[in-house]
Amino acid sequence: MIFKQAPEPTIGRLAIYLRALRTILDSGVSTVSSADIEKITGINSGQVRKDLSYFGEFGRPGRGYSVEPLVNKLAGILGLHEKQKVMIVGAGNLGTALVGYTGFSNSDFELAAIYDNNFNKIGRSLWHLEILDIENMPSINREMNVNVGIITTPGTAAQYAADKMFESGVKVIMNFAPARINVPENVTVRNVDLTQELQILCYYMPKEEIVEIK
Amino acid sequence: MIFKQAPEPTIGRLAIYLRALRTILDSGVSTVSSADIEKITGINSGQVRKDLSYFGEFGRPGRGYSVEPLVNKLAGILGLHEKQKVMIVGAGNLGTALVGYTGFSNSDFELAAIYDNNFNKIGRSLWHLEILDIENMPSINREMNVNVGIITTPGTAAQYAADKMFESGVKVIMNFAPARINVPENVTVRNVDLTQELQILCYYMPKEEIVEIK
DNA sequence: TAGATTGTTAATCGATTAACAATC
DNA sequence: TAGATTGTTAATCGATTAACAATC
Repeated sequence: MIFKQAPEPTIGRLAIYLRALRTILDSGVSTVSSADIEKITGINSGQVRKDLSYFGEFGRPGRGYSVEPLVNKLAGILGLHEKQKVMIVGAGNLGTALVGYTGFSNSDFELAAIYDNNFNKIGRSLWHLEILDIENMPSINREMNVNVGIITTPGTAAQYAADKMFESGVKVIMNFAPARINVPENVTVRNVDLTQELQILCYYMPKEEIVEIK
Repeated sequence: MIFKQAPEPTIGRLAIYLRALRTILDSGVSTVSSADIEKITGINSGQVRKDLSYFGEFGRPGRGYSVEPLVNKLAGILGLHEKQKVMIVGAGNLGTALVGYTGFSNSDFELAAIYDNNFNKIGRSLWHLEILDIENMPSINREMNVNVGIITTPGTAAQYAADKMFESGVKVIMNFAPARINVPENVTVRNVDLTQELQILCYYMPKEEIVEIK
């Protein structure tokens, strides 16, 4: 059977459902309805059903969804059935932080390597990892087979970091550098631009300050 | 004159235009067309004009836009005319990194304070800042007047951190903790969920590996 | 004036929400 | 069977793109 391709916002919500359902699973509940999922995530129950329908029929009318099979289905759809190995390029402040960031060393991801181009950093150890030479990435990754990359270099170095990643077989990239990256057809990049996020927030800051008169 | 409220994606693009135009300004070019902006940002020239039109008429038909006035207009719209002070709550790995992150200490933002609730951390210094006690935030911020907050606590502490921020007069919040936050009417929150971003990326990773036969 | 480029309207596209027949 | 809840279709909503009259 062929399904219409799911829109990107749907994929984002799938990740949200997965987190919620894993919590539910841990709490021992075995069945949920789309209305229950709405209660936890705030996402409209119709939207929940619609999102799931892009990938199959996982529920039973009148009953709802069995939690454990649904968790497995969602993990499978997102490609998280096996723990994904991750590499970081750029051992600056942000890169260093992400190595220690527990949010990434959770069940789905495992930080496998960190690279830099600075000879003062290469060879040093960072937590449990040694900082590797970016020039050796292609040969090292022939063994390691990391598919997920994170770029935390300055903007000027981002394209070079990305090129090395393509050369090494990395398939998807999360880019923290404030620079657009040109990518081949078969590679996906997501830009996370923290400065831009802050700027957007500032727009929503109420501009008029009501001066209180005592 | 009243303008129709701009959609959220427009605000995000405004930030992109601003960055591009600042670069252009530095390079000494004084006029740009929407087609020029498309060339740099990849955003459709019609879209550029439409986005700007939510806020006024900044260009001249046949000529284009004067760069410097447009930069100032955009900065003004986003609320960036003055440098915005920022506080971080949560002096863990991510919080520590962001203190040193040069992306934030650029022209638009200034990191003014970092808070934690852990007595082993409070009083220690982090780069140029001293880690402050979250309990003292409301009184400290009466002097400091920070309006922009970043939450880098564990998920369980996020709501408490947010509550302290509301109490202290913070108006907009960027939340890195994997937890939804309940906010009063007049406060805006943006969630940045790095794990979710990675999960979305994994979905776009080609699943079938073509085995090469020698 | 002729050429260029704006601001805006109308057409298109896509995503969300509402509603309901099917079914457990 | 009656009540609950799915999967899906149709209606709505909103954002993007195309096109062009206005104008520098």
